[in-house]
Amino acid sequence: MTTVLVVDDDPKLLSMLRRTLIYEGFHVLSAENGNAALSEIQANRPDVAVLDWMMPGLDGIGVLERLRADGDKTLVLMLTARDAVENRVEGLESGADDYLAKPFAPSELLARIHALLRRPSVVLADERLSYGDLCLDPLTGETRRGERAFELTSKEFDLLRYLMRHPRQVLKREQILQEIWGYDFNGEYNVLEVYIGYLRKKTEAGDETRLIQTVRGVGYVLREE
Amino acid sequence: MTTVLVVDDDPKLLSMLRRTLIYEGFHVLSAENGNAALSEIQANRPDVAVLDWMMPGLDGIGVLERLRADGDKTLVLMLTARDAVENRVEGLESGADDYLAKPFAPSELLARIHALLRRPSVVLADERLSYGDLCLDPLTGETRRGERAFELTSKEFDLLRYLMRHPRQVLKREQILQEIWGYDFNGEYNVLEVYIGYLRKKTEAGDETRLIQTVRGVGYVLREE
DNA sequence: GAAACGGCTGAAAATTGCCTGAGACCGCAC
DNA sequence: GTGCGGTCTCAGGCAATTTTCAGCCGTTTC
Repeated sequence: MTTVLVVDDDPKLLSMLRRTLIYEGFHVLSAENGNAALSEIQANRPDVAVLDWMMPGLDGIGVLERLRADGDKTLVLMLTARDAVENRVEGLESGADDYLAKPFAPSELLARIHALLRRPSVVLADERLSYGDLCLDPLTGETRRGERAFELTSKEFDLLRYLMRHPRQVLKREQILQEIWGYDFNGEYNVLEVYIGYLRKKTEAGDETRLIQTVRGVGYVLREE
Repeated sequence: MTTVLVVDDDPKLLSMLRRTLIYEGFHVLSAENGNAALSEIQANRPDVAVLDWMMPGLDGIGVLERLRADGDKTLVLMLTARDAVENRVEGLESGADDYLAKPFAPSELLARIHALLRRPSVVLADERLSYGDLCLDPLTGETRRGERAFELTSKEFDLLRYLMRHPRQVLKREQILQEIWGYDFNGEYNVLEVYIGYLRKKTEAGDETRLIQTVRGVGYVLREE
């Protein structure tokens, strides 16, 4: 599912945005200031960040600059109350992917977000995923645990990517089977266990700690123990 | 050099745009109507097309829809005189990469174009490509592996060029077929494998290492192993 | 403590996908 | 027309991936 982070210091606007986005089917994260935004982005890697330009403390532009300075390419949609041309220009030049002047219609925000997600660079949709020292790059197909690179087959890859998109979140067996195998599937064979086994073997081949934990009777989680 | 196509039925505006863009260092093409725009795009493959929304005959949206229907991903910046939210929404939804409401400041247009071009997927048409000791010059058509030059047929050339424009990036079979063969493709035969075979034979004719790796179940990558 | 349950593992079977060689087809130059 | 290079089709063989399955082991339940 597509994850969107909204950042605004106005709680009323923030909750309105959350509702609109959730209603549209996005997975929504939110933050009320720039620093919180940065940590959310690093921790949960949203597909798009909607940033308010003006905020107390670290503002939208500040967040954007920090991101780009780190080489982070998360899509950024900047919200601005000002509409002087110069400011819009400044916003785009500093690396925003789009901007939207307040006030705006919710439908326009949605249209913008969809437009961003349709961009070719986003087809490579998922920027690099990481959890702890585990990294997976959907673009190049490379997977590493720290310095140690390892290879995955495509099913293994799909499965690990799914886990990494939902770190620390307990995923039910049926949910995983549904997502990766597309089965409706009422308790047939144990493909999933087998593949979890394969992934563990590969992700722990250098005696690293276990990252894929089993939650008995429910499913699996990606978490350090 | 980056090529920009501007399309507008108003000659005054058109020439203003041309001047602005040329001054900024772009190579500029222009057209006064939708049909001319389509043929310019097909013939000269500009990096960005700036389309006026409203034009007599085939309008901007029409051009855009035709392009996208053909799978053409040329970046499109739509100009619109209207500023009702619905229209902007419609523009983005129909596949424009960005839009700009008239009247606009020239600097804003430039900022938008630069923002579009900053997207990672944009590769300028005729740059010399190289990966490892493999070189390909799109202008002269020369291909070499280290010191050893070799010849390619045009299909082979297109394919290798495509791979080299996306080094280390896993390219899906459909993506490649789409791009090189233009198949809509409902389960065709194995042209792609055959051509990959040809390329390997030629790129490894002097016992060099393999650069074109297969990613089983997905596609191919250009990568040293 | 035994039985039932749920998950793990190894190995083998089934399936799928890729590579290769051979040759058909087509357009072009002679 | 003939020959040629380029492009594409097709079938067989092979190997990696995916799935199945049986046995084991630790946990929970009674």
